[in-house]
Amino acid sequence: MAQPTSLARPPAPLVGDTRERLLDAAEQLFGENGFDGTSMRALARAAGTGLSAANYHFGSKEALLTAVMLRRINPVNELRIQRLETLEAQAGNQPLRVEDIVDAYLRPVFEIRAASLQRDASSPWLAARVYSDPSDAVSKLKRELFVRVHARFLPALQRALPQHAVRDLEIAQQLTTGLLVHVLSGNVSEGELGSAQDYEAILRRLIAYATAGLTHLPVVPADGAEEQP
Amino acid sequence: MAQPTSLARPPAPLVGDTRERLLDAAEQLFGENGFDGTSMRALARAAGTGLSAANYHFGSKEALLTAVMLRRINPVNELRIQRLETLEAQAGNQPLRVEDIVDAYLRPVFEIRAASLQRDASSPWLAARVYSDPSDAVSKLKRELFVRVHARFLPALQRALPQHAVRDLEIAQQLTTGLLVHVLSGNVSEGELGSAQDYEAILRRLIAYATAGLTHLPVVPADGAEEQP
DNA sequence: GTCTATATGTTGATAGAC
DNA sequence: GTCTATCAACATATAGAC
Repeated sequence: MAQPTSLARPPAPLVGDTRERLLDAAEQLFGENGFDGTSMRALARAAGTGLSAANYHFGSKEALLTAVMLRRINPVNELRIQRLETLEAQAGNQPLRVEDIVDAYLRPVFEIRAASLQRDASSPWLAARVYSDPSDAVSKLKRELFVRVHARFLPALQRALPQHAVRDLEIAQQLTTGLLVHVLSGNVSEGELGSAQDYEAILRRLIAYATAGLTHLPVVPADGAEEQP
Repeated sequence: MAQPTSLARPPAPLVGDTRERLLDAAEQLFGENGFDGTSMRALARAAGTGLSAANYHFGSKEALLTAVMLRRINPVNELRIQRLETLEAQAGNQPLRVEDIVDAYLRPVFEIRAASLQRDASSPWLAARVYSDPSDAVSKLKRELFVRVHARFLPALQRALPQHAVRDLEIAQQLTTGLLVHVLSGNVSEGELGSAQDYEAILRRLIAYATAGLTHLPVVPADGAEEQP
């Protein structure tokens, strides 16, 4: 009880280390090879530890995926919503500009990605890979993580584009996510782009493309009959 | 040698049947569960045959994937190019409308998809799943299949949008593919859409979004310095 | 051509020593 | 906490009978 704290807790210091190395390895390998394409053994080896350590810390492969996803996606989503709220505070009662909404949605991913990349910087962003991963373990997780943000951004889009049906805006929003996923999966710019700092180049094109797509939705009659002459 | 042909070839009639059932099963299961997520056993069972039959006809899992991809993608790509050539013939020397180029690129996928779906119609389109599948066997195949079409459509885009750099058009073209992949992977319209015939509803929104994205590229100075005031 | 049986390797997860 | 050793299940692919 009267032990000095410097001696009272020797186990703690080197505990969290391998746990985080496992998360790092999982982020990289799941991102590169997918969930089914990554074995727990390869993952433990990349983290410089044994197979059992991984199962000790996370209990299962699926739980490890959940952990690494949460670690990376939650900050992105919080930053997105924070940006949106800042915009709304500045705008008062006026609708936001579509481009600003798109920016608040897309930019945080690139910023956090750039901040958390000591590595190759060319490896795919895990969350994007997960978004199109068909594995059962993955599809459940996906919606829980992203539905909340979509629900938060949709009203902002509605106010900015009041002439369109909610359903159309929802689809356009999902298409925008498709653009993001495609870029972050590494399917765009096999050329000179892709280095760490100048994500601005691809991001500007991405924002421009998405903004145009959202502001030029096909105008359909407000009622159900879409094909009537 | 003098045998009547009706007796000379009895083995042929029932040959192709299981081979095609295997292709059908592969298309469905690879599409739903990905390449790594589908076992040859599950695939053979879905085709109503044994494991060995699959390996007899295709030699390996990877070769089976290649076969099923080629069967479905080649007709799409041929239709795409045929549509583009028709447009060019009609336009004479004039540049095409961007929307028509986009239509020629996107619509054939939905048409052939609708024509080849006796099944659920809600199962993901294999080629889209493959496009974001990280498996090694898949990434090689991907580029071989799609690079040719992209190379064919890019000049048409250049003539329609001469004020933009080729590199910018190329990126926008890849973004457009991202939209398509996302839709065909089943990530859009979890609502009422998705039935067999009315793909027109989602296709129209897709075309509008992509056309707007392509016609509103950010205008950058023709030289390298993009950020100069 | 298709089957059963099998060879050979890998998987996720666990038990028990330390 | 981390290790080695091991389990049962599953993977791809092949051999040989019919």
